Amino acid sequence: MTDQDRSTSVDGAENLPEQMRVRREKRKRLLDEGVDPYPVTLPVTHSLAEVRAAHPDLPADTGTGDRVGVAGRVMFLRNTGKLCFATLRGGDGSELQAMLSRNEVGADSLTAWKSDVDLGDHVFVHGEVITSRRGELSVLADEWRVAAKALRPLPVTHKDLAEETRVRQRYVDLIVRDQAAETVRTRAGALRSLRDSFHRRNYIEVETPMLQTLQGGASARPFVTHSQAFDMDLFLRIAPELYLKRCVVGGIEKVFEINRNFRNEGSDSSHSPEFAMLEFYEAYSDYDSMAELTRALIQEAADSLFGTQVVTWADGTEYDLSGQWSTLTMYGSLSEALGSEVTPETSVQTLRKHAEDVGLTQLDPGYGHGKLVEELWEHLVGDHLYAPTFVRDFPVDTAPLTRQHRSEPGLAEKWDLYVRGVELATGYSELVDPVTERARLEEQARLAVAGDEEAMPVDEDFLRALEYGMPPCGGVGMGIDRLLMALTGLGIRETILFPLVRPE
RNA sequence: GCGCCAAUAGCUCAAGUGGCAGAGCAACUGACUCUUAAUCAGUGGGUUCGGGGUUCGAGUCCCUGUUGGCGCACCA
Repeated sequence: MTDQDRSTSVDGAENLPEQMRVRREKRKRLLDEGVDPYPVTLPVTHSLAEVRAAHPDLPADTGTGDRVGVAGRVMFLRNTGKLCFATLRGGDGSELQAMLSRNEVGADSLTAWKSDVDLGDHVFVHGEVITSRRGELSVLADEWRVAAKALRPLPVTHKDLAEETRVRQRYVDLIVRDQAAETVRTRAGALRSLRDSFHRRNYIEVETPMLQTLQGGASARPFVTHSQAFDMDLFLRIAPELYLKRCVVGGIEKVFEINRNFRNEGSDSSHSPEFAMLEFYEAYSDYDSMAELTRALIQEAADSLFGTQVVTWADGTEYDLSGQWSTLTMYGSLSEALGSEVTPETSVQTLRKHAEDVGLTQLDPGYGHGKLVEELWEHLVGDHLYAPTFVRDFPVDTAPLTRQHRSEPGLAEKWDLYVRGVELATGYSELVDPVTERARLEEQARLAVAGDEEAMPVDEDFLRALEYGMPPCGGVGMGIDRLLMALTGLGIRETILFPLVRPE
């Protein structure tokens, strides 16, 4: 839209929709009358919520003698001849009624109210706190002023916006749809709960680079950008892992970060190109104790937000996050689903046969043992998991930064946490042997040279860090957006305030 | 990336087989001193997403572009 230029000129507003033209004319009229439609400050003495809290059980048709100055957005107007009502809403979502009586404000002021104030405007009202005859807590105005004139009409408040408008104009969605505002608060509450949980356990929060010189820490295609000053390409990070491990080497042995990752991939109901990630590492922990901690973090978040670990989703479904969660092994559950034993020794040929038998016919011919096992598992088991489930012990060749299983050859000490069939978190006993790690990264680098855009190169500085000695360590990555999905039942684009959309 | 579906008033949505583009809310004018999505009477408001085509006639059919949703593929 380029209509900001027209706002100063009524002439230029001719081709605007009627309702926008009318509001611009009202703004201009106020200015011509010497009234600032956007005053810099107003004598607000109480929030709407504070007024409500101060008078919880006032009987109908009662005065209090309390005089307050309040402000809010006009959500509904009910103007009669000599007595007007407006529902004001404050930034915390609380509402309070304003009453304007001709006896209190005078005929001119009441006429001005009726002609100048539109739905969506912010207004300031000063007066006595009373209840109406119907019992509605109200401020009976002795003075009122426009606090901020809205130039666009509010959408209908009792219907949701179309989905595209909700995402493109979230600011309007937040005004109109309670669920949108509620989701923002739920997300903030979940983040606060996570930080509280970590601080109780003496974790240190850090921030590590978003601009990285090497792609690493996960298998994903990165976004590439360019530094003019350094004259070099940089990657937006796909994961903070390699820096958080450097922290552990340096002695920050209980460390977490909550920040954005960027992956150059498509989006759907559970994927977004930029997404919030929690990663945490703890020295002398392993994937078992990290699974316990992960469960505690999620359950504490549910308790903190809703006072229960049986959460109710937006569609009314109850989802039980309480108690212990079930555990499967990848090979065990896959063998059971196939009705045929699969182990780390099972040949690629046999796995391909299994894949064809279950209808997975267009798998990349370059897939090795581990990737085939994962594909089969996701198809036969993962997609059908509903209750929270830890899936343990992955093929070692799919987890280049993970320690070999302490007793089972060919396996890595890695788990994935599935909630409602979506991968919510992944945990590891971290690989800390620099020599083994170098061999793993060199293999990754070979894949990268061969054209695998998701494989990482050898990060010499990271290997140097490991060579100084990294203590035994457990690590976890958890998608914050997906945690919100698990807690609310919403799609990922509802949990992200401003998801990426193409420009209009 | 491939397939299917959609885009109409400020907002949410209607308009069998091609035949005067409508409703609710919102807006405008008037009435109303206790309303709660106030009520009553009246009025205005449209590049039917953009471009091209078929037709006497296109919101509707065809081609094309843009944007979005869903499914599949990839990823967490």
